[in-house]
Amino acid sequence: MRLTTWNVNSVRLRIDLLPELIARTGADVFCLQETKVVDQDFPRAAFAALGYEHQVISGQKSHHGVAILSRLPFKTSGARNWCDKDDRRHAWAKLASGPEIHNFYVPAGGDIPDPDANEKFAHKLAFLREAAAWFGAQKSRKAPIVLAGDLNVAPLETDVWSHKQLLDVVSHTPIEVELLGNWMASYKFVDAVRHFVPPAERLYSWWSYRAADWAKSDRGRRLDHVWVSPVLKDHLRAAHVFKPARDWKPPSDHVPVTVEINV
DNA sequence: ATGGTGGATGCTCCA
Repeated sequence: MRLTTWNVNSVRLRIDLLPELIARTGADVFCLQETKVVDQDFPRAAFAALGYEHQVISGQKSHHGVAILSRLPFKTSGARNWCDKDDRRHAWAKLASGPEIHNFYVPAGGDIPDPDANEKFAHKLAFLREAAAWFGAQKSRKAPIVLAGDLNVAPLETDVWSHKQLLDVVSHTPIEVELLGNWMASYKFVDAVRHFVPPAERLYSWWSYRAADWAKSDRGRRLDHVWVSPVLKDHLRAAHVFKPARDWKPPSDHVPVTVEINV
Protein backbone atom coordinates (compact mmCIF):
# COMPACT_ATOMS: atom_id res chain seq x y z
CA MET A 1 0.00 0.00 0.00
CA ARG A 2 1.24 3.45 -0.89
CA LEU A 3 -0.09 6.34 1.14
CA THR A 4 0.52 9.95 0.16
CA THR A 5 -0.08 12.89 2.47
CA TRP A 6 -0.28 16.36 0.93
CA ASN A 7 -1.30 19.76 2.21
CA VAL A 8 -2.92 21.00 -1.00
CA ASN A 9 -3.77 24.54 0.12
CA SER A 10 -7.15 24.39 -1.70
CA VAL A 11 -8.14 21.08 -3.28
CA ARG A 12 -10.06 22.81 -6.05
CA LEU A 13 -6.97 24.70 -7.23
CA ARG A 14 -4.87 21.55 -7.23
CA ILE A 15 -7.33 19.21 -8.94
CA ASP A 16 -5.68 19.34 -12.39
CA LEU A 17 -2.41 18.12 -10.86
CA LEU A 18 -3.98 14.84 -9.78
CA PRO A 19 -3.01 12.66 -12.77
CA GLU A 20 0.62 13.73 -12.41
CA LEU A 21 0.50 13.23 -8.66
CA ILE A 22 -0.88 9.72 -9.10
CA ALA A 23 1.68 8.89 -11.78
CA ARG A 24 4.51 10.07 -9.54
CA THR A 25 3.41 8.56 -6.24
CA GLY A 26 1.32 5.54 -7.19
CA ALA A 27 -0.78 6.31 -4.15
CA ASP A 28 -3.52 3.92 -3.10
CA VAL A 29 -4.58 6.33 -0.38
CA PHE A 30 -4.38 10.11 -0.25
CA CYS A 31 -4.54 12.11 2.96
CA LEU A 32 -5.16 15.74 2.04
CA GLN A 33 -5.12 18.79 4.28
CA GLU A 34 -6.24 22.39 3.83
CA THR A 35 -8.87 21.39 1.31
CA LYS A 36 -10.62 24.72 2.05
CA VAL A 37 -14.02 23.65 0.80
CA VAL A 38 -17.35 22.61 2.24
CA ASP A 39 -18.22 18.94 1.75
CA GLN A 40 -20.94 19.54 -0.83
CA ASP A 41 -18.45 21.30 -3.13
CA PHE A 42 -15.59 18.81 -2.70
CA PRO A 43 -14.52 17.40 -6.10
CA ARG A 44 -15.59 13.87 -5.19
CA ALA A 45 -16.30 12.86 -8.78
CA ALA A 46 -12.83 13.84 -10.01
CA PHE A 47 -11.24 11.52 -7.44
CA ALA A 48 -13.75 8.74 -8.07
CA ALA A 49 -13.08 8.92 -11.81
CA LEU A 50 -9.39 8.29 -11.10
CA GLY A 51 -10.22 5.26 -8.97
CA TYR A 52 -10.39 6.82 -5.52
CA GLU A 53 -14.00 6.06 -4.84
CA HIS A 54 -13.71 5.44 -1.13
CA GLN A 55 -13.80 8.85 0.50
CA VAL A 56 -14.14 10.46 3.87
CA ILE A 57 -14.36 14.22 3.69
CA SER A 58 -14.48 16.75 6.48
CA GLY A 59 -14.32 20.28 5.20
CA GLN A 60 -15.40 23.79 6.02
CA LYS A 61 -15.56 27.10 4.23
CA SER A 62 -12.22 28.85 3.50
CA HIS A 63 -10.02 27.23 6.10
CA HIS A 64 -8.64 23.87 7.18
CA GLY A 65 -10.45 20.77 5.91
CA VAL A 66 -9.15 17.21 5.48
CA ALA A 67 -10.00 14.26 3.27
CA ILE A 68 -8.98 10.63 2.81
CA LEU A 69 -9.40 9.33 -0.75
CA SER A 70 -8.74 5.66 -1.34
CA ARG A 71 -8.69 2.95 -3.96
CA LEU A 72 -9.04 0.47 -1.11
CA PRO A 73 -12.41 0.07 0.60
CA PHE A 74 -13.10 1.19 4.15
CA LYS A 75 -14.66 -0.88 6.86
CA THR A 76 -15.55 2.24 8.82
CA SER A 77 -14.62 5.90 8.64
CA GLY A 78 -15.31 9.17 10.35
CA ALA A 79 -14.09 12.52 11.57
CA ARG A 80 -13.47 13.91 15.02
CA ASN A 81 -13.39 17.32 16.65
CA TRP A 82 -10.52 18.46 18.86
CA CYS A 83 -10.19 21.12 21.55
CA ASP A 84 -13.98 21.64 21.58
CA LYS A 85 -13.82 23.41 18.23
CA ASP A 86 -15.49 22.31 15.07
CA ASP A 87 -12.44 23.03 12.93
CA ARG A 88 -12.13 20.22 10.42
CA ARG A 89 -8.68 18.92 11.25
CA HIS A 90 -8.99 15.15 11.48
CA ALA A 91 -10.48 12.31 9.48
CA TRP A 92 -9.95 8.60 9.89
CA ALA A 93 -10.70 5.41 8.01
CA LYS A 94 -10.23 1.78 8.89
CA LEU A 95 -9.41 -0.13 5.73
CA ALA A 96 -11.42 -3.30 5.10
CA SER A 97 -8.16 -5.20 4.86
CA GLY A 98 -5.41 -2.99 6.11
CA PRO A 99 -4.50 -0.51 8.81
CA GLU A 100 -6.45 2.27 10.43
CA ILE A 101 -5.56 5.60 8.87
CA HIS A 102 -5.59 8.94 10.66
CA ASN A 103 -5.24 12.20 8.76
CA PHE A 104 -4.41 15.32 10.80
CA TYR A 105 -4.06 19.01 10.14
CA VAL A 106 -2.52 20.45 13.31
CA PRO A 107 -3.11 24.19 13.94
CA ALA A 108 -0.28 26.31 12.53
CA GLY A 109 -0.12 28.34 15.73
CA GLY A 110 0.25 31.95 14.58
CA ASP A 111 3.42 33.98 14.81
CA ILE A 112 4.20 34.51 18.50
CA PRO A 113 5.46 31.39 20.34
CA ASP A 114 3.85 32.34 23.64
CA PRO A 115 0.55 30.71 24.68
CA ASP A 116 -0.31 33.65 26.97
CA ALA A 117 0.17 36.27 24.26
CA ASN A 118 -1.14 34.23 21.33
CA GLU A 119 -4.26 32.10 21.57
CA LYS A 120 -3.45 30.35 18.30
CA PHE A 121 -0.24 29.04 19.83
CA ALA A 122 -2.16 28.02 22.94
CA HIS A 123 -4.60 26.14 20.69
CA LYS A 124 -1.74 24.37 18.93
CA LEU A 125 -0.19 23.21 22.20
CA ALA A 126 -3.60 22.09 23.48
CA PHE A 127 -4.21 20.17 20.26
CA LEU A 128 -0.86 18.35 20.53
CA ARG A 129 -1.57 17.48 24.17
CA GLU A 130 -5.11 16.29 23.44
CA ALA A 131 -3.96 14.13 20.53
CA ALA A 132 -1.29 12.50 22.71
CA ALA A 133 -3.82 11.86 25.46
CA TRP A 134 -6.33 10.37 23.01
CA PHE A 135 -3.90 7.88 21.47
CA GLY A 136 -2.41 7.16 24.87
CA ALA A 137 -5.88 6.21 26.17
CA GLN A 138 -6.49 3.55 23.50
CA LYS A 139 -7.03 0.26 25.28
CA SER A 140 -4.77 -1.83 23.11
CA ARG A 141 -1.80 -0.03 21.68
CA LYS A 142 -1.30 -2.84 19.23
CA ALA A 143 -3.58 -1.87 16.35
CA PRO A 144 -1.95 -1.26 12.99
CA ILE A 145 -2.22 2.50 12.53
CA VAL A 146 -0.87 4.90 9.94
CA LEU A 147 -0.98 8.51 11.11
CA ALA A 148 -0.31 11.11 8.44
CA GLY A 149 -0.72 14.78 7.90
CA ASP A 150 0.50 18.32 8.19
CA LEU A 151 1.54 18.29 11.84
CA ASN A 152 2.99 21.81 11.57
CA VAL A 153 6.01 20.88 13.67
CA ALA A 154 9.53 20.22 12.34
CA PRO A 155 11.04 18.14 15.16
CA LEU A 156 14.66 17.45 14.18
CA GLU A 157 17.48 19.96 13.75
CA THR A 158 17.79 18.70 10.18
CA ASP A 159 14.06 19.21 9.59
CA VAL A 160 14.66 22.98 9.28
CA TRP A 161 17.07 25.12 7.30
CA SER A 162 18.56 26.65 10.46
CA HIS A 163 17.99 25.06 13.85
CA LYS A 164 19.43 28.07 15.69
CA GLN A 165 17.46 30.66 13.79
CA LEU A 166 14.19 28.76 14.13
CA LEU A 167 14.37 27.93 17.85
CA ASP A 168 11.96 30.79 18.57
CA VAL A 169 9.95 30.42 15.39
CA VAL A 170 6.60 28.66 15.64
CA SER A 171 6.96 25.10 14.22
CA HIS A 172 10.40 24.42 15.73
CA THR A 173 10.23 25.71 19.32
CA PRO A 174 11.34 23.32 22.08
CA ILE A 175 7.83 23.06 23.56
CA GLU A 176 6.31 22.06 20.22
CA VAL A 177 9.05 19.51 19.60
CA GLU A 178 8.53 18.10 23.10
CA LEU A 179 4.76 17.81 22.68
CA LEU A 180 5.08 16.21 19.25
CA GLY A 181 7.50 13.72 20.82
CA ASN A 182 4.97 12.98 23.55
CA TRP A 183 2.32 12.34 20.89
CA MET A 184 4.64 9.90 19.09
CA ALA A 185 5.42 8.18 22.38
CA SER A 186 1.71 7.89 23.26
CA TYR A 187 1.35 4.99 20.84
CA LYS A 188 5.05 4.29 20.23
CA PHE A 189 4.68 5.64 16.71
CA VAL A 190 7.63 5.30 14.35
CA ASP A 191 8.56 8.15 11.99
CA ALA A 192 8.18 6.29 8.69
CA VAL A 193 10.12 8.84 6.66
CA ARG A 194 13.09 9.09 9.03
CA HIS A 195 13.08 5.29 9.08
CA PHE A 196 14.60 5.58 5.59
CA VAL A 197 16.25 9.01 5.61
CA PRO A 198 19.00 9.29 8.25
CA PRO A 199 18.47 12.05 10.84
CA ALA A 200 21.78 13.62 9.80
CA GLU A 201 20.34 14.35 6.35
CA ARG A 202 18.35 17.53 5.82
CA LEU A 203 14.79 16.93 4.69
CA TYR A 204 11.97 19.43 4.11
CA SER A 205 8.38 19.15 2.90
CA TRP A 206 7.41 22.86 2.94
CA TRP A 207 8.91 26.01 1.48
CA SER A 208 7.31 29.43 1.99
CA TYR A 209 5.60 31.19 -0.87
CA ARG A 210 7.42 34.33 0.26
CA ALA A 211 10.79 33.52 -1.25
CA ALA A 212 11.83 35.00 -4.56
CA ASP A 213 13.35 31.62 -5.44
CA TRP A 214 12.28 28.85 -3.04
CA ALA A 215 14.80 26.33 -4.39
CA LYS A 216 17.73 28.74 -4.36
CA SER A 217 17.18 30.00 -0.81
CA ASP A 218 16.03 26.50 0.26
CA ARG A 219 14.69 27.68 3.59
CA GLY A 220 12.45 24.70 4.11
CA ARG A 221 10.91 22.84 7.00
CA ARG A 222 9.65 19.25 7.38
CA LEU A 223 6.10 19.82 8.60
CA ASP A 224 4.41 16.86 6.91
CA HIS A 225 4.75 13.46 8.48
CA VAL A 226 3.78 9.82 8.26
CA TRP A 227 3.97 7.71 11.40
CA VAL A 228 3.20 4.03 11.82
CA SER A 229 2.40 2.04 14.92
CA PRO A 230 5.00 -0.50 16.08
CA VAL A 231 3.43 -3.55 14.41
CA LEU A 232 3.87 -1.90 11.01
CA LYS A 233 7.51 -0.93 11.48
CA ASP A 234 8.86 -4.09 9.90
CA HIS A 235 6.40 -3.70 7.04
CA LEU A 236 7.77 -0.35 5.90
CA ARG A 237 9.18 -0.58 2.40
CA ALA A 238 9.97 2.97 1.25
CA ALA A 239 9.41 6.66 1.88
CA HIS A 240 9.69 9.56 -0.49
CA VAL A 241 9.29 13.33 -0.38
CA PHE A 242 8.30 14.55 -3.82
CA LYS A 243 10.17 17.85 -3.99
CA PRO A 244 9.51 18.57 -7.70
CA ALA A 245 5.85 19.22 -6.82
CA ARG A 246 6.90 22.55 -5.32
CA ASP A 247 7.36 23.73 -8.93
CA TRP A 248 4.04 22.47 -10.23
CA LYS A 249 1.70 25.14 -11.53
CA PRO A 250 0.04 26.33 -9.46
CA PRO A 251 2.07 24.97 -6.52
CA SER A 252 1.06 24.27 -2.97
CA ASP A 253 3.68 25.45 -0.50
CA HIS A 254 3.81 21.82 0.74
CA VAL A 255 4.94 18.79 -1.31
CA PRO A 256 3.52 15.26 -1.21
CA VAL A 257 5.08 12.71 1.14
CA THR A 258 4.61 9.04 0.28
CA VAL A 259 5.18 5.92 2.32
CA GLU A 260 5.00 2.36 1.02
CA ILE A 261 3.93 -0.33 3.47
CA ASN A 262 3.50 -4.06 3.00
CA VAL A 263 -0.01 -4.88 4.22
C1' DA B 1 14.66 44.39 11.10
C1' DT B 2 11.43 43.89 7.73
C1' DG B 3 8.59 42.17 4.34
C1' DG B 4 8.09 39.10 1.19
C1' DT B 5 3.36 35.49 -1.56
C1' DG B 6 -0.75 32.88 -2.06
C1' DG B 7 -5.74 31.31 -1.13
C1' DA B 8 -10.60 32.32 -0.12
C1' DT B 9 -13.39 35.95 0.49
C1' DG B 10 -15.65 40.07 -0.24
C1' DC B 11 -13.06 45.56 1.11
C1' DT B 12 -9.28 41.14 5.39
C1' DC B 13 -7.98 36.88 7.64
C1' DC B 14 -5.04 33.04 7.63
C1' DA B 15 -0.91 30.53 6.51
